[in-house]
Amino acid sequence: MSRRDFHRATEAERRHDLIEATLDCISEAGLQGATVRQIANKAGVTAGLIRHYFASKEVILQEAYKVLIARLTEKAKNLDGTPEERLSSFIFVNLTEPVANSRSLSLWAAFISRVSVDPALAAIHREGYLSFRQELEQLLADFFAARGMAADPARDRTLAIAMNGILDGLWLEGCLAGELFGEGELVSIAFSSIEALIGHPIAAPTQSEPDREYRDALRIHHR
Amino acid sequence: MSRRDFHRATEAERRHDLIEATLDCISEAGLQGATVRQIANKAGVTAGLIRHYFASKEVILQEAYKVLIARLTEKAKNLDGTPEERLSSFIFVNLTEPVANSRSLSLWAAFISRVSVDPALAAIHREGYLSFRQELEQLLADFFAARGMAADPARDRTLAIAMNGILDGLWLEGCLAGELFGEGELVSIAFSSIEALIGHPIAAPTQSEPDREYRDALRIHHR
DNA sequence: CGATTTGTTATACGCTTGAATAACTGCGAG
DNA sequence: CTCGCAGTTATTCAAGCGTATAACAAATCG
Repeated sequence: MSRRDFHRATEAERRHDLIEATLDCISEAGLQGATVRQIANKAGVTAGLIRHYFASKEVILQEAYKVLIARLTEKAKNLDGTPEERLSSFIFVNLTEPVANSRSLSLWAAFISRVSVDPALAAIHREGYLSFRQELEQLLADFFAARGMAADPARDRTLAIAMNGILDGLWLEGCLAGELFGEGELVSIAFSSIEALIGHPIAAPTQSEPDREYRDALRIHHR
Repeated sequence: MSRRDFHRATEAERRHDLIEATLDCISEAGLQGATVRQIANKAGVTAGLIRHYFASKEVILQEAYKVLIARLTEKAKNLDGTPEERLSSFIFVNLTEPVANSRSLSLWAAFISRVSVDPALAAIHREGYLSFRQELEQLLADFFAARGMAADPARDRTLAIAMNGILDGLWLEGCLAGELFGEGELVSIAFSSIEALIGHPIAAPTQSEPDREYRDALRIHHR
């Protein structure tokens, strides 16, 4: 009847581990599987500890949502290069690993399904969404400016909405049924759609050239 | 201490009412709020009755998911008119009431978040998805045929994926943050994006002409 | 109009949940 | 090296969960 061994961690470490364990639980078993006992178990501690770091289970879920949003959007910020390169990378990054995979989607959907129920989650969501779209608007504004076109915030806003929708939708398709698509197929579709939408070609990112096959297929009837 | 009054309903009625109650519970309080007691309460019966019609709570959730999918896709099937009109209506229908609203989204997200956990739900999802996309592929094939273009299944498949992505993404944006967009704005964006994608103009549905303002705005820089 | 079926209610059971609390102990301060 | 505190464990609690089952009564049928 000996007590279990344990080590005392710093607050930052513990909170991080617990949040990470929460995300793992949700992705593996859904929100219903993220019980305080499961989370604690996955983090290698006992259930009571969670309440030592988070006022309630709701709070740890909110913190986990913030972390998820940050993780899904951080890759798309701090892009460098010319405006065209940044726009191109933005598209690519949002449709490939590690942003686009089934784990991301199940986590995202789990939280989204609670956004309309829990006002605290709704606030977190809204902030993340607006920030993402503003980032995109700026990218578009820079892109057009680099092409010598006049500033036009209304145009940029509309295009950002449209492009955000396209990226979200293709991200979703890729996450949900990635095995149905060829390598780079979704990225190619995104480039073709967005090029058509904004009326300018965009060079694909240099780091990894997706099949041009599909883009060519799409272009057959453009001209 | 009198027993509660009740009336005996047909199996079809009861099952319908219980499934409807399930969807209500989920949309109002998330999957966690859809307990057998809450569902029964909303349906005006007692909890035990649920197990009389459904082998388990899992089963009633699966049936509810089937109903939701049918409801989200039925409007997009059985469209009539010319191929162009049907394609146009398809876009419109999927981005306006009753398909696009916040209730639809919270229901959809709740189930999606379990698709990766529950194989039975995954099967239901996959069937609905493939059926939806095939419908769209057929629409596109008819559209191109009506324009005298050669049949090209690969092209139709690729375009269907892209268009499905665009519609999903814009549907999502509209459901999540409908109040951020102007009346008909998302529909206009969808038309512009898809016209650009497939390389042909599509007349908007006759029943309700969305603001052409946004479409014109998008077109400024095309040409 | 009484018998019978079966849809429905009512109640109970075992289990899990989020939370509260008491007991323990690793570890840095002194 | 010891002390004391705060991080951690262990235990408990009430509430709610899905499920099982027996009693009841509304509708049907002869």
